[in-house]
Amino acid sequence: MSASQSDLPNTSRQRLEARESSILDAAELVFTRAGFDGAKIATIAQTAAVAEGTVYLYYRNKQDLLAGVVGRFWARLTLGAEEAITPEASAVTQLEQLARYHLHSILEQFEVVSLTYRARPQQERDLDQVRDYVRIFDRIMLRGIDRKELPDGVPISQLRDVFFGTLEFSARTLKLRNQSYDHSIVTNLLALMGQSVAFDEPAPVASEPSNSDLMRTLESIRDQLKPAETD
Amino acid sequence: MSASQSDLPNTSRQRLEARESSILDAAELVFTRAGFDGAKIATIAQTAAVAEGTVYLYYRNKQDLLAGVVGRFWARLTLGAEEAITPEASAVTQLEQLARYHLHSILEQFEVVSLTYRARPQQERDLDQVRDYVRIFDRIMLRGIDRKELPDGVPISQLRDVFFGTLEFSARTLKLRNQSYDHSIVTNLLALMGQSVAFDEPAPVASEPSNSDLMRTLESIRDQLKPAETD
DNA sequence: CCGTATAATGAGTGCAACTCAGTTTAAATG
DNA sequence: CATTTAAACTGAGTTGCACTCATTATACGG
Repeated sequence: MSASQSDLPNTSRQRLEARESSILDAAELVFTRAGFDGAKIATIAQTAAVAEGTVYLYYRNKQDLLAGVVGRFWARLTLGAEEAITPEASAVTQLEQLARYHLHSILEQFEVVSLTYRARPQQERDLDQVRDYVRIFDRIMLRGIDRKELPDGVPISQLRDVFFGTLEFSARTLKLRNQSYDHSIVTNLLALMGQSVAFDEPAPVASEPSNSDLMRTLESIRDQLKPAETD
Repeated sequence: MSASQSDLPNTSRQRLEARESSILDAAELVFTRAGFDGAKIATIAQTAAVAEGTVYLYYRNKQDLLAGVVGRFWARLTLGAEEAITPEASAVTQLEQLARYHLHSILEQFEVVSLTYRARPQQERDLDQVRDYVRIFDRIMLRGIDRKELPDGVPISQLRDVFFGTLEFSARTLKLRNQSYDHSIVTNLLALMGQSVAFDEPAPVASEPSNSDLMRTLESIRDQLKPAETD
């Protein structure tokens, strides 16, 4: 076994990886330009300076190639997000950093994000990368709860849907109107979540006695007051 | 000019419309079964009992046919939503009714909703139907503000993204986990929005005993405690 | 420098969306 | 009713593109 496998750019392993990523680059370019259906494998191969058949040595089919592009995108996003978050900051601050980064990124690379929807039904390998990305949110929340900055007992997965769902729909709205990044979206989202999550009061609506509870209690009082009416 | 154009089912106009909707029915069936890419025009034509070429007399291409299916779906959803909402109820109640209806519907017809994403880039005619649907939310909000039930000055479009974004992502999460409708999602969403939107009123839940009911019970207790003491 | 394995090629194949020349059906006219 | 005219329908044929595979080129060990 040789000592240095990653020094020279002429190892066979490295040549393969270079070819693979050049194909991915070409695919990303053509897919984002023309959309999935509009993109031709021939064009991608030409852009990557390989023969059409070569593409199929690296990816089983067009869908698989798309999965590769999308997976790499979300992996990149995960790295960027971890860099955008201050490790020692409070949970709320970290959430805001993630929200800003997320909204910025998906606006900037809207076409690639849209491609994600085309990848899902077929292969599920690229979903792993999305899961990794989403896990960043969970980590922030769990750390916040652990450090008593956030109240315990709030279902994280539901808040996750609020967080990412709102940001993605907001991004779509902005794109539809040809507007750019709007910080008030992040501010308002955090205010909304903050009310039920980050505030000192650990009383989310879910744990509050409902009117039904009140009614039950009242009825029990009334029944106790009038016990001997019917024997 | 004939007097009755919409009585007999044998007018040429009506035959055309019947054929068109039978093609749409077939397309919806095949698309939801096999997905957009998996669906063959030949299968759709066969299902609708017409020749393949006939499909192209009604729709320019496969994308256009998909737009027809998706557009009709959202139009149906709009009608259903308007039926699900009590016209005289408070704004918060109406929002909850819409949320329940929306979550229920997109869970039940998840495949058709997914098709929506395949339709967007091409034709934008079917987007109109989506816009009509979304407008229901706006109407509720505007009426609420008008009747002073909701505070003025909150950007409606941002709340709309919170509302629909959260519900759609929640639906996806549920589907991913093979879970069914979860009412706590609606409750928590409204609690979240309620904090920043309707803090005057504690959100009344539709099927729960109203404050009037509580009041009646309280009065019955009071009457029992002080039966003979009339001033 | 040869033999073998691995990588790359691109002309060829198959399948499905889309077309159109020909046919059927319905409406209009006298 | 018969006849003309227009509209609706058909399905065999065309086209475009994803995917295959027999052939060729390249790398590498002995």
